[in-house]
Amino acid sequence: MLSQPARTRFAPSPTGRFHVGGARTALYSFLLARRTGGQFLLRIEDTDQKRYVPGAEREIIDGLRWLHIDYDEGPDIGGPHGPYRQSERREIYYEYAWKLIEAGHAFPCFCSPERLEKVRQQQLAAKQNPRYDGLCRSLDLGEARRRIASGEKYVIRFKMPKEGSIETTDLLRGTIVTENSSLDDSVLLKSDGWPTYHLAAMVDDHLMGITHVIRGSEWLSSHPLHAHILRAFGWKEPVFVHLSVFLNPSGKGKLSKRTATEAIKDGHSVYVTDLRDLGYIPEGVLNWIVLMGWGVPEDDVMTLEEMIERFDVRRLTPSPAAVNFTKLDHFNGVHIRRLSDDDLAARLKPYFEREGLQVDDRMLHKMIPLLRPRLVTLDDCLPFGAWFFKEQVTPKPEELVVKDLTAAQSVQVAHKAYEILSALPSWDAHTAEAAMRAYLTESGLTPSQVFGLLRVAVTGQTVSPPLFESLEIVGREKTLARLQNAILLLERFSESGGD
RNA sequence: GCCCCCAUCGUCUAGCGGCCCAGGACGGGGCCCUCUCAAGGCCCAAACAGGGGUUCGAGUCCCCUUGGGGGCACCA
Repeated sequence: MLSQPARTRFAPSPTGRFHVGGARTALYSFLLARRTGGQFLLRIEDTDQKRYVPGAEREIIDGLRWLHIDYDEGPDIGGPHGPYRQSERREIYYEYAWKLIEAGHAFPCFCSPERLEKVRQQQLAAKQNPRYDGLCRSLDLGEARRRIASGEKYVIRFKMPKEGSIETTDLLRGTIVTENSSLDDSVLLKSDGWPTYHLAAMVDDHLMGITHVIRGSEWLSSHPLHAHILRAFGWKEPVFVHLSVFLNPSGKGKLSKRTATEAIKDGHSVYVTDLRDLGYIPEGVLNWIVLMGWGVPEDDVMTLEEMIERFDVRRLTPSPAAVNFTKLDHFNGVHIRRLSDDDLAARLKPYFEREGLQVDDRMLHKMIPLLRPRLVTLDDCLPFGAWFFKEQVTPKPEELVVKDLTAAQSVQVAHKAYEILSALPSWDAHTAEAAMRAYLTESGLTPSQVFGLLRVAVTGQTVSPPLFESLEIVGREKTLARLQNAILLLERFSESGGD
């Protein structure tokens, strides 16, 4: 029941940062292409020089690469239907705009922005819908050409039929009927010679053989215009799928700039490359994104491969979804736990090195099982594991004091622990724990009392991976040296009146 | 203001007329495990926006209301 191979595209405009909304659109397009054995391509829609942001295209490409949403054709890799940057296809749009004029579906318009604005104000005052008043609609084409030749500024507008209606179909919503009278003579080619989205996207989708257009719901209301353009050209219409917008975490209002800022303060982000830098892994981010707008009956933990196997574009939901960062954390943790030892070790190593630590690979590998269940993001490896690689740690003396004991008594406990550990016949977790537990029974102290002291002494912190496994890995030498140092600190603390 | 879209637990969703006194996941609560923090296991609370129809039967189909969202540019 697999449908024909689909050719899909992700067509962002480089006007800002690459966020999860765009990533989701790209993901679904990618999944549809892969699912059906088709192709997925990237096209940059940079026809608005005023809004162009340098570096934005780079960020999109980096983000897609990082997520493993690989495109078969694109601006940086080329392909048989290039160029894939609309700024490099300018003549094409000009040519097609004039074809429309010659076919009677479009017309040159010489109205100035000032006149247009005046008309708009009048219409508003008269409580009418603002729209083009049609002044240039019936201009003689020969006359128009002369004015253009003389250097007069003009735009090309679509000649929208005055009567009748048009049917458009959205895969998720069904057929929508729109009265032509509610549609405008929209600008196709701007006076600066660049096309608008309406023209450029339709032309490119056709020329590039796109079969399915997956895009944001902000395009739903211009779908009728697009259908008119496509039909005027006599082109086959692709299947259109309009995705809903993302809402703020509260579920109220669409995802805002403000939410984006707050998310960052919170250690989260809606920007893909930020997520990468924050220690999220692509598997987790992908799983999070794919489920906002698509539901699976059960087993919602999936790899990209599994998504491709299960994806069905018809099952996307047309209703808006609120972003939920807690869920992102969950999926990231789940996918980290699914990583192999080698894979996780390789991903963690840079985080330690970035802290200036000398990483012992054998030790790192042994640490992995201890670290893994505790990581939400990759950089969580630092608070749990950095102490393994440090030359020395600096416990807070007051944290070395055993609960319900004095500092002086704590010194005695530390001494005893040192005695036991240094006398161990073999250095492994089981032997060490057994010996220490024997001391527990003999002294009447609790595990948390004694183990707590040891933990702070050796790791320098009150929270760490399981104690004895950690001691085994960090080694006898470091353990005893740090314990010795802790005794010193404790003695000094005790003498200075600390309790 | 006009046009269009959407509507199941707090959130993401399953449900495509009887299998649903509505299933899963996150989050929340409880218990277990336990040397800290996690992870893990078990259990619990939590929804079909409201009102009309259609039908033997409606969360599922239709209409209205309400609520949310999108659009109405020489931006995409």
